[in-house]
Amino acid sequence: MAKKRAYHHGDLRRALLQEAVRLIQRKGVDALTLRAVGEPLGVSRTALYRHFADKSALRAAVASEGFRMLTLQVLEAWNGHGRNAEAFQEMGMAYVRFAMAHPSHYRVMFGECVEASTDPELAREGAAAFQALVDALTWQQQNGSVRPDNPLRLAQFIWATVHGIAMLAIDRLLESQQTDVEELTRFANERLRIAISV
Amino acid sequence: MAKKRAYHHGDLRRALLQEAVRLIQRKGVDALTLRAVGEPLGVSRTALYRHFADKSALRAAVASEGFRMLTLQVLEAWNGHGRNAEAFQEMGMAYVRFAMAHPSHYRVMFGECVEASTDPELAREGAAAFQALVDALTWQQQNGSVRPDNPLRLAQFIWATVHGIAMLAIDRLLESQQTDVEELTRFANERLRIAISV
DNA sequence: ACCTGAACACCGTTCAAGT
DNA sequence: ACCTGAACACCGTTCAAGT
Repeated sequence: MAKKRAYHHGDLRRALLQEAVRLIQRKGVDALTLRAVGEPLGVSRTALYRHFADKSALRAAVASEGFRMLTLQVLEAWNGHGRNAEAFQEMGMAYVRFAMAHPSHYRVMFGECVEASTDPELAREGAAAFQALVDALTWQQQNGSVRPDNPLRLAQFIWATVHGIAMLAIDRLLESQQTDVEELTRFANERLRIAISV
Repeated sequence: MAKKRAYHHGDLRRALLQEAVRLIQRKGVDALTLRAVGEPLGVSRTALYRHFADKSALRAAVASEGFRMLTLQVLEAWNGHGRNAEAFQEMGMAYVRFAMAHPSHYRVMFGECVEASTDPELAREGAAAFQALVDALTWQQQNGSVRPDNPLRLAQFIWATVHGIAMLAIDRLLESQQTDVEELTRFANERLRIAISV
């Protein structure tokens, strides 16, 4: 009875995805092995191949899910705070908060192993996240609250900054100075506002 | 005669380090295996254990070497251009150029696998690179050309930006918009100057 | 002091076979 | 349609043995 779901697991794909995230969270990207992800689910190490092309496709799926969540959260911050300068700051805060709250997702999203070029869905989700930033900038340019530089270039500049903070924080490279990441992000967003004002 | 150096290789430690970098450069961090690094040197896969504690110590050594080179190059840019606002920009350019020129080193330096906390030499080299940035900022604060914020905080902000550009460039995330990384870095540095001015 | 070769416990992937 | 189990070619690390 305990092994009733040995065959035809309800939603093995989702379960595998969930377990993969849990595994990376607890023991790092290197600990994500097919055996380790299958065992807690009571499934053989090759069961995964019915749902994903291979191990890297599993990682790409984690990354896709991550980008989808990230886009949702930054858009919510931007739209929920009135699409103004303050809302743009909250967008930056939301970005870094997402990375801190989901370091496993974030690491896979920007890791070496996952190539957006090989997975069209991942490329789409990644592009959507970036587009949210570009849109917020062009909106502010039409307002006259952001200088009329190339919006793509502005977006890359700001993306690099929040991405840099996120990566350094996840890699624990800000801890030696006992930095409050939230504070650093707020400081950076204030300085960025000066940098992109007309 | 061709196998003369089968025993007592002249400087196997250096050769292993070099081969490790070459391997990561050509085939990625995952391709760095003890077998793959030993074979081209005509040495068994376990020979490495005479010179490094284990595989992760080899990676840490690559990272240390990277930080040492990085510090040299940013200091040369800063000192060589007169320690002024322009020199500070060149420091930023030198940072990103280093990452582009040595992506293998850079990826290992900031990868998940290498923990500065476990290797004191790596921690020292990493701290020295960051200190070069802090010093350049306090120098400019004494000049009155940079606002008197907490220099550590300013340094983290700027580090995050150049680190973000470097990471995105290495991960090929700027290619879809056909970005000239050099141009983006110059743009970012100009905007950062506005952000940190008094 | 420095390196080898066998052994061990792992790994991703393929594939014929089972339900 | 979905999953298993054996097989294959890998992997890092340990350790007794060789020079």
